[in-house]
Amino acid sequence: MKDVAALAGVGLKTVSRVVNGEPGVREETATKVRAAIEQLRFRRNDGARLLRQGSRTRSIGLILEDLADPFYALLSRAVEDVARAHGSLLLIGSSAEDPVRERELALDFCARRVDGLIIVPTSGDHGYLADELAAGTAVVCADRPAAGLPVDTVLADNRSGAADGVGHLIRQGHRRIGYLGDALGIYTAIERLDGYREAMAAAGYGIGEHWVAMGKPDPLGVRFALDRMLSGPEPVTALMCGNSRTTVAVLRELSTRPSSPALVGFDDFELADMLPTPVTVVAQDPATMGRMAAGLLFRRMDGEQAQPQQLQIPTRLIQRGSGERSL
Amino acid sequence: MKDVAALAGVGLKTVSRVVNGEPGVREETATKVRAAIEQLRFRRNDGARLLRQGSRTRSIGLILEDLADPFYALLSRAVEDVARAHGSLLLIGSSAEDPVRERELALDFCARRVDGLIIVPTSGDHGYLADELAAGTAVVCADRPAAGLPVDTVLADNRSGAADGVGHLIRQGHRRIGYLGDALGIYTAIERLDGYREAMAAAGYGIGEHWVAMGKPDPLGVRFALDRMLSGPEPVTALMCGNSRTTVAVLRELSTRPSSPALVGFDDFELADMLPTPVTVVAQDPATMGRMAAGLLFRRMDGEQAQPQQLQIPTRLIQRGSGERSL
DNA sequence: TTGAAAGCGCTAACAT
DNA sequence: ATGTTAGCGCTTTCAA
Repeated sequence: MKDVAALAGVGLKTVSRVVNGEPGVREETATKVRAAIEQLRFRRNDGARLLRQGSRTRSIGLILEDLADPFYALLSRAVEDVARAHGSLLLIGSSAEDPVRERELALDFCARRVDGLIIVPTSGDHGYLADELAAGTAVVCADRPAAGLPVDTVLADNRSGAADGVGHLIRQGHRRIGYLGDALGIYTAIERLDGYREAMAAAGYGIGEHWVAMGKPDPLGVRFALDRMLSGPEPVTALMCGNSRTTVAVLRELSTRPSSPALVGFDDFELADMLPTPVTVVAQDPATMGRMAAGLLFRRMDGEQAQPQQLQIPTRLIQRGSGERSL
Repeated sequence: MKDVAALAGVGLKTVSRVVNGEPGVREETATKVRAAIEQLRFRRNDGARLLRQGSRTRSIGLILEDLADPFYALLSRAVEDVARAHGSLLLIGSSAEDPVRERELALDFCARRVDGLIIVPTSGDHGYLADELAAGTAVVCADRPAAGLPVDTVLADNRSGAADGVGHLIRQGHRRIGYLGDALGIYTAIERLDGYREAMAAAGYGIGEHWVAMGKPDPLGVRFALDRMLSGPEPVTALMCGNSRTTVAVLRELSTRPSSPALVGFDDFELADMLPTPVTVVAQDPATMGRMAAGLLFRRMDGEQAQPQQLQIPTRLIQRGSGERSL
């Protein structure tokens, strides 16, 4: 900028005025300055600008489990759109469900002075964010709450969604219903499992010893779980799956077996309607989740001071066939 | 930092030393400083640090078509992993295939002084990047080249991949093969169409008047295209689809019809193997593409001066059934 | 309409 | 081992 000023034969501030479209520059002078800018290929350094202005950096950070997961990819895109509408850039990072990694990312983002942070919290402790919050960084949680951190949070209606799915199976006449969910320790896994239990209890049905299997959705684990659930004197006649990856793993395993229990999955996925037996699901809405989380974040950044709120997004049962196989 | 220095009763530079773990501070002094840091909840402002150091900002930008698209989501994750390994943060933005938006994003990123930029170029002009290149920002293109911009580029082997798929159909005995691809103007759409033409020509087969349909993969367009291809005196007996979204749209439309032509899709997609007729595809590898693009980018950022290179990632034909229906 | 000086928060280069 | 000064590239303040 100094060079531009020198070349144009004007003061530093005049260049600044031209660059920022501020008034108070004669058109003639402005033209000279623009020529110099062109010639020197000058680009304003926004880092320096932000530093001096001491204002917002017009950037937000998003930390989620895995950017490549379709659910989070959709959520990210919604966040991006809102950020864009507010003139903010988006920094993004995948925690891979690792609290250490999440923390590193969050602190890195804060060191860069993002104006706000949207986090899909891992199961670790989030005390470290309290300082950042106090320092004025807006924080919003999406998909899961951060234990003990008083921030706006957007969740799906996990518990009643799962209960809905299970209730649906019960209405088809099923009494012995198995549940396959994600690793315990993940908030949504626990909530949905609770929903399953509630629905079974509400119907007055007991839960067999081997009917619940929680864990990362790997093929082998799913196979063993199904072995146990589908054998013995009282095999399950229906399955509720706690997330779409598990649903797919279960479908793959079932496709190698003769038996075909009824099945409802939590979380919709692409082509669920095109499979040999179209899959009934309790659908979430990742785009809405992202949009709402970002909306809350920007409200906070705009100075909203109200008590942190917790928003729940309803789930929706989509009947496609796999859940309507009666006994 | 000034406050920390005052509270600890030391000089500014001493605080800086402690914060950055530089040697030359007595443990006793360091302890005092750390106490002050704790008390004041001091966090170094990386923006100021970067400005002063004049060095890299340890951040890169990624601009793609749509973050929510599974292909780009996988690519993004791979880029993120490489960036992480190099200690860089990732700024991300979706161009939505709009050259204006792409340009805005790119220039915003450059104004923030990202060290490098990975772009999935839209069809617009990319001259504006020449200045940034000259200014020292590393640029790499992924998935498509940027016309007239001399930068490293990573592409799938679109043409021979499509030719492979078509050749496969030909080997099954098909002579009348239709092609449905993305909107012309998109680089990959043209390349793959050319591959189809080459394969047909190589076999000595002509291409019927209505056998090629290019456009956004919307259900209506696909329906009309299939109407034309599958009717008349010489209906096609096989289809090649130019991208996974088109493939899915075609499958949906075909599921409402009695006829079932053989089908090969370009680009793999989840559950392709689980559909009633598992789908044969020419698979790309988005993760490898992202990894390679990021690898090239960091090599450039490390000072690599060689001529821009163009890398091609081979595609892979995966036979699953839909492409093996012989006549 | 214009520009000189001060300073954003930090670090490099020198002091001491 | 520690502190002082200057300055990264910009904007703010205030004076001309």
